[in-house]
Amino acid sequence: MVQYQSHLNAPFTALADATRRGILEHLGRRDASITDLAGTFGMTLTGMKKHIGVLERTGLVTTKKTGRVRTCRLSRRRLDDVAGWIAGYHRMWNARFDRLDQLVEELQSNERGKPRHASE
Amino acid sequence: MVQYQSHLNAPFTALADATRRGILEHLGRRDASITDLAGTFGMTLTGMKKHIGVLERTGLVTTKKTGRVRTCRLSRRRLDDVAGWIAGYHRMWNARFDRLDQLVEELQSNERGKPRHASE
DNA sequence: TTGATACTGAACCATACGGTTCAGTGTATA
DNA sequence: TATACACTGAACCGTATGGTTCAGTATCAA
Repeated sequence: MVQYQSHLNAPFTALADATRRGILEHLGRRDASITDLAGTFGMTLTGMKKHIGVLERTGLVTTKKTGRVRTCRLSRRRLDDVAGWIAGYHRMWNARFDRLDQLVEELQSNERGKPRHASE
Repeated sequence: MVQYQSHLNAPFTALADATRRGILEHLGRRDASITDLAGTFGMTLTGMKKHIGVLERTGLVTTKKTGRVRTCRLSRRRLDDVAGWIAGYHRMWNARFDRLDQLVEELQSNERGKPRHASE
């Protein structure tokens, strides 16, 4: 039985929501308060606070409260591990299908050079 | 109010589960039946069937039933859109922090050339 | 000091997720 | 023909998610 690493669950889960991806893109342009973001994405403060909580726990966003305003900004944490998984998968995928294509080609060229049987 | 694209939700959600990432890596090595996979990942046939369902609906896996055995294999669908989002985010992230670093540097060099005030 | 603003936390809600059991159906094999 | 095998679907279960409302607390501004 195989046990797989789960440290990628949180970042993938954080990115699985369109609103959260939107928040990250928005914060890439400028810092914003919870109220700003809630307005921009058309939801309650409490709802937005939860999204920010997810992004903060995943390390993708940091926040700082000054007075009554909590300012959210993009964190310096990169998505390198996520990008790394995708890249590794891509490599494996290419190797896999290269091998399959090669196999098909070999079978076809064998087929061409072979006399036909009635049973085939 | 901003509406964001949700076509990336499904692939990110599919990848958010460690078992499903494991299945993809496993299928990268060889095709497998539901029974094989259920054994490998220590869960019931029904549980595994559900994971395969998610991966199949997302287009990451295809299956074919011959006799009583359903064989699962990696699909030719690539994760280009997911990789694309990550790459775009990465670019934006770099631009963002390059600008911030530059700003900090400017402020520091201004500070060095300026006489001190008691209030600072 | 009063009122508006910005957030926070608890509680709730509907739905989805990851898993199970159980009762089938269809297929292979002795 | 009987039995085992591989899967399938429905139903269930506990927990998480994405959102809400409501009732605070703290801070700013007149």
